[in-house]
Amino acid sequence: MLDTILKEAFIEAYQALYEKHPDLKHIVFQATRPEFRGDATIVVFPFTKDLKKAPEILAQELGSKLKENHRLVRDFNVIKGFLNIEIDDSYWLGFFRKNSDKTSFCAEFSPSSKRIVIEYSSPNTNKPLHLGHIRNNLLGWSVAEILKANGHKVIKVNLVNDRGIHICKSMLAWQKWGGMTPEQAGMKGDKLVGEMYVRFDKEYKKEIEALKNEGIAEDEAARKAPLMLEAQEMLRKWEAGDSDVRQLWEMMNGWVYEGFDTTYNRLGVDFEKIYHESETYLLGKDMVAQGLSNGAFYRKEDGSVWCDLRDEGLDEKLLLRADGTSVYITQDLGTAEQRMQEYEADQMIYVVGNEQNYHFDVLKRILKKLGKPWAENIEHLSYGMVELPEGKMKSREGTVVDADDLMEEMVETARRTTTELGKADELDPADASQLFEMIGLGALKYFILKVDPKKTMLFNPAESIDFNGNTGPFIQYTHARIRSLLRKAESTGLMPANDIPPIAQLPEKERQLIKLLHQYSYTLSQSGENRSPALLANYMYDLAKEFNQFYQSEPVLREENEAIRALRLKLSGFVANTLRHAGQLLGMKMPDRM
RNA sequence: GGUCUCGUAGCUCAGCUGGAUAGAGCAGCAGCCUUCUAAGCUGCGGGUCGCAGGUUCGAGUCCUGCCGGGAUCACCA
Repeated sequence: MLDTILKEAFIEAYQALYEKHPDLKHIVFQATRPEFRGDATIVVFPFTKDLKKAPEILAQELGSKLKENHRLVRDFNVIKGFLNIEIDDSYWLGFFRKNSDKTSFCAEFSPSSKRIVIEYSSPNTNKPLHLGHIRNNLLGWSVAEILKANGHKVIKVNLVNDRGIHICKSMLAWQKWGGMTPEQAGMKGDKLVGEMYVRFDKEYKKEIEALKNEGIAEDEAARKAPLMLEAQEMLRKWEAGDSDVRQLWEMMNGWVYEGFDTTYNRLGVDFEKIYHESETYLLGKDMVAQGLSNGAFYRKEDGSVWCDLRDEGLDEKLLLRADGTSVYITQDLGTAEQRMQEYEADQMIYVVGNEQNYHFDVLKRILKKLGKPWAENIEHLSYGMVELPEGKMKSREGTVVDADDLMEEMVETARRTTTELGKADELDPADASQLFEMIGLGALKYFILKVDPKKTMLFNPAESIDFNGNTGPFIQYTHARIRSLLRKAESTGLMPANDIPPIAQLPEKERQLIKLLHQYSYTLSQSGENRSPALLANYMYDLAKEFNQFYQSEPVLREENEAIRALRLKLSGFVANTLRHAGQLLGMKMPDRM
């Protein structure tokens, strides 16, 4: 809102001086860089052309006018084409008084509330969750929470890929070589089923080798291997509703869901609704029929159905196989429409890796061809892969970083570090383990979420995730120190009752902090618009860093001037509240002591 | 090969959508705990923003071309 006030003031000054309307797109205020005096800066270069004046003169004139007209503008200075404006303390103090006790904040430019369905996670039931899923889950969950904080109605959904040839492979392997329940095997259900999948692959490869030794070409061997034929037979039986196969399928998927639930719980993510592909994979066929009848699609000689996107620079896309069965995109057409109707969604966000950019491009184009106006409301939140030093994670090469293992490792590191520092000494065991959980997962979440979702990121398992510097625990620690400070203030009766006494002049460090806190709502809206928790994460770091500098150099409880002491205490509380709120949106819990 | 995408300090990342002398953390070195929690704070060193052009008052950011990495172009999902 400061921005809005300044903009209006600027336009007013501009018109008064030059009897012209300034080009709105050039009126952009930015935070003044710390090495200069001022709070907000506008660059006047763009206006020189219109007015044929030197930038320094222009800035000087506009600055004078602004100062003359607005009490808010305390002073100004001009450096080259930059007009630096100092905002009066009364504004900052007003903002401070109004917000310092708030524990909930909303975005600055509260946009009109939308109904947004966001799909994330979308696991396969033949593999346990790994680091890639962690990024997906944290991102999806956090973006959903951020959008809520921006005033939207958000529905979190998950679409589980629970059917298809891959799960049949696990089932077959279990029949042949497994036979144990997760309890008997003493492992999580998703892990057990994952192992069966790997086992299938191993045995299958052996068969291919054997066939090759008989002189059969590799691709043919791959198709003719008995295990593959059996798996395919199983899939046919599944589709036909064979009760034995269905029973086995339900049992094994049940194991997997139990395992997934454990992982989701610890990770702290949740869903309003979980869809299963076994229920949705047939959707979309009607839409294909519809497209056929209105000429959007066409049938080839073998009976398969296609959509021609060549005039849009893409290729032909298969929508139904010759035998009438559907493919991946067929179901996506169907689920999109289903979801659209079910939730009357204004927007549907899909959190899916950037390897599927092409798929979503095609999906939207096909929906448009079908005359679905809501195709525009589909948004692919395309995020980058998590890579290891040696490149992509490959399940076959055993280089995947397992989600459960990683979380456990993080919590264990937190336990060790905290104990070494002697910080757990006074805690009872239950509180202590809760703290380790907070810190370990806080470190992990911050590590993942602080990087721009769009970018590929690197994870080095050899170096454990840091707890010092730009990290989750650093921010948590800052919060804990503030809480401790406030506890002390309470117990010694130093806590100011309500409002703080009047302050003659806002000290510099406090001023800096208030300015940063003022930026929070803007950051919140930016992180929503950009679907980027990273903006919030980086903001939290800046705020914590700024506070630590303040904390280091300025006494709070020891300050003798009552007004200043009250200001500092309230300010500390304000910082803690903001950190806690932002942390919540990233799924990071903030400890009261650590 | 076509399309898309990325390239910033030894390493991991920022850089507010075109603005001032490109910033943090880690790693290295040097300091700060009889004072509100040292998971902290302060300082030092470290850069041809992949390369070359172009657009303009102004480019790490925009456009073009190279070089290098990745993804994708399935009757897999």
